[in-house]
Amino acid sequence: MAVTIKDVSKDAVVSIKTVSRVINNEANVAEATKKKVLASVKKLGFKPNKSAQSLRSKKSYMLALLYDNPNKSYLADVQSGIFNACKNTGYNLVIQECDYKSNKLKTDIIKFVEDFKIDGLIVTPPLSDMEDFLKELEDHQIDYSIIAPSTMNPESLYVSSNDYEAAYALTSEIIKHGHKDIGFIKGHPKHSASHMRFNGYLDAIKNYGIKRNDQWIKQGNFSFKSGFDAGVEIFHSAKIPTAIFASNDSMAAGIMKSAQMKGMQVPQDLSLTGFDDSPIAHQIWPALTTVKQPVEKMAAHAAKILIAKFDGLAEKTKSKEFKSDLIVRESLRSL
Amino acid sequence: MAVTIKDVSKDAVVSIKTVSRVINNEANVAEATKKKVLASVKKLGFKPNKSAQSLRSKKSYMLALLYDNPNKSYLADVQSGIFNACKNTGYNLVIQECDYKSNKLKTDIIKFVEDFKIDGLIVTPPLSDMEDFLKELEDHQIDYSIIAPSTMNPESLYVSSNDYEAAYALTSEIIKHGHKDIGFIKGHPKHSASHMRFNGYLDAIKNYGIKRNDQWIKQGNFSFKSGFDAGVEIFHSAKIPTAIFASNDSMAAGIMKSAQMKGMQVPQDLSLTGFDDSPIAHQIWPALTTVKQPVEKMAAHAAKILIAKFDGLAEKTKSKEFKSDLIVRESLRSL
DNA sequence: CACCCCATTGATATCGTTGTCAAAGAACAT
DNA sequence: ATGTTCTTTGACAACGATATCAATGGGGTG
Repeated sequence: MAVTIKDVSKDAVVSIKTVSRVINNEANVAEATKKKVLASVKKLGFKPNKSAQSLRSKKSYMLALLYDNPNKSYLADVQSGIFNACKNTGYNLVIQECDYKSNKLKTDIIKFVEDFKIDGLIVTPPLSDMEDFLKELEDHQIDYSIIAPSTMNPESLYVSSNDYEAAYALTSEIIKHGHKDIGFIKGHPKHSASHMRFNGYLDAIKNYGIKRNDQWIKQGNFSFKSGFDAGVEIFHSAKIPTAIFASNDSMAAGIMKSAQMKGMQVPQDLSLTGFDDSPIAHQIWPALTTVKQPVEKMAAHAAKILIAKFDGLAEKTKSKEFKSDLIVRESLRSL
Repeated sequence: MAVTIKDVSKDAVVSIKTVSRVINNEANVAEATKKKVLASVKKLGFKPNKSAQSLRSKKSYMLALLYDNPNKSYLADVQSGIFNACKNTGYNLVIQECDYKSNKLKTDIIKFVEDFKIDGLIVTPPLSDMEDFLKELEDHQIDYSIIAPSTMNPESLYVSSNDYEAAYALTSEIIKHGHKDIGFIKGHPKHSASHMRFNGYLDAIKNYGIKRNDQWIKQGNFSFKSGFDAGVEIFHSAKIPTAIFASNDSMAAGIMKSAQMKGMQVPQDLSLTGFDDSPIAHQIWPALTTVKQPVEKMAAHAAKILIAKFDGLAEKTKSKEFKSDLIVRESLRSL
């Protein structure tokens, strides 16, 4: 049989309420009492029973990760980060796959949260970009923390990355390698990151006095296939760019495939860059020049600020922007 | 306030115990009573409170997925399958990353299960191959279900795949394309799948009268790098095989990289096959000929048989072997 | 010294289920 | 009619925590 609060109270010769006070770090417990109780807790190896706590306090001690993103490696990293943040906090994670296009999305999620009494949500793109969805959560007083929000509302909890700056830096890097004819494949239009990356690219070429060529700017959706298709289109143009900036690695891989099928060599005939540093970036040859976001750390922070809010430590842990790193690999060559 | 069993009992004019009996499908409830109660349940939208159930019944209604596998796409698929199986069963999933090499593995997991009162575990490779670990679980009366077990103990719950037959079939396919000089990259030695795949390969070439050439048989560990290294070694040999069977797609991608760096074209100079049909298999060019396992379905089944055991429906849902599909793509050419 | 205040502590109710056990009633045998 | 067994039902305790609120006692104030 497991050790209960009652056992501890007997051992420490105090009431169960006092034990409860100690383990919950409530105020107004004499220092001596606290020590005594903690000693008993340690001695007996007491662990509060989650179910009992949940029942009484109406909390589930569960966070849910909401996602609708085909990128498995991204999901795995996010998850991993959250798990690490949850460790030793008493909180657990459940994963909830959604369909951001569904018109039942809002009601489904609300129902899910209420059925399972989920304490808080961690919202990832593209759900994080749906203002009306977030509004609905607020209306239902559901706590949440956003990974990569489209607008950084100081009231809300979020972690963001400097996609704009990173895209600007990457584009500058391409230009510094001597390229002037630089194509761009846009990401999924519903992801705010797509626009940030695109804007970074646009501002960078503008700043270097390069004129935008819309023939080389294609709409993708972050999928390998959309990159492949965009590549096919671009390589049909009269003039072919010397470099292409794809808004993520999968699309870059797609372009590489279409280039190779056309008999073009990367990077000899075409330089190519991606974004995200997903596993594929270094599992193809040549390896992709790309941008690495600290996804795990970001996810961990997203979980931390949410938990901090529950524990009333909101002051200590706040929304934050994370910096990405440029990773230069073989797929980008100097002209 | 949420609807409780008490509200239902009042509405249906029965005792709370009777309501409990109905929602738990217990025997000895008059048909008329049952109907009446179910009507009230529906009318009020009653949902049993998980925490109260857990507290009283000492169950958590949580399954845990144990993994120590760097393959993110595999993990995502497994997860996804389990989630689908959990839907509407009242069970939830928590993920637990482990370190199969740690000597604290056993105690850590036991502690985890007992702390969180996890009802059952779903064990994936390479943990599924650790007999002593599984034995420990049994000693502690922890229920579990294995994905890809090394030995198919009819007493235990498991889902397996026909790796041996699939590897045999794939090798035969390579041979039928006219290849006689076929290299093989072994997978991680701790995964039983590695041996099954290797044996399938060995038996197939033997059956076709091809002699084994150990210069072309390299030990890998399922990682991209190990494939790359194996490729480098093989391409240093006096004679180079015309085809290489890598035990998974990542290693095949690694070999492809090393081949391309040597200036060899796939499949013109070298045919290449993988295993798993992970995303990378069709995100590189040429796309990989590979074997697709129904990972999601397998994982779902693993969860189902575990849940069936809890619900006393063990008879209906049993351990099962799943069939893999051969997927022939451009990386394999006819000589 | 009497008074009040505030920090500390504990007895007991409570959360929403399931488990125990006994009672009531139906069915059947004697 | 009586006893016996079996099915159906309900009253109440129990799970292990937190919440309420009152009791206790030490310290400060007048």
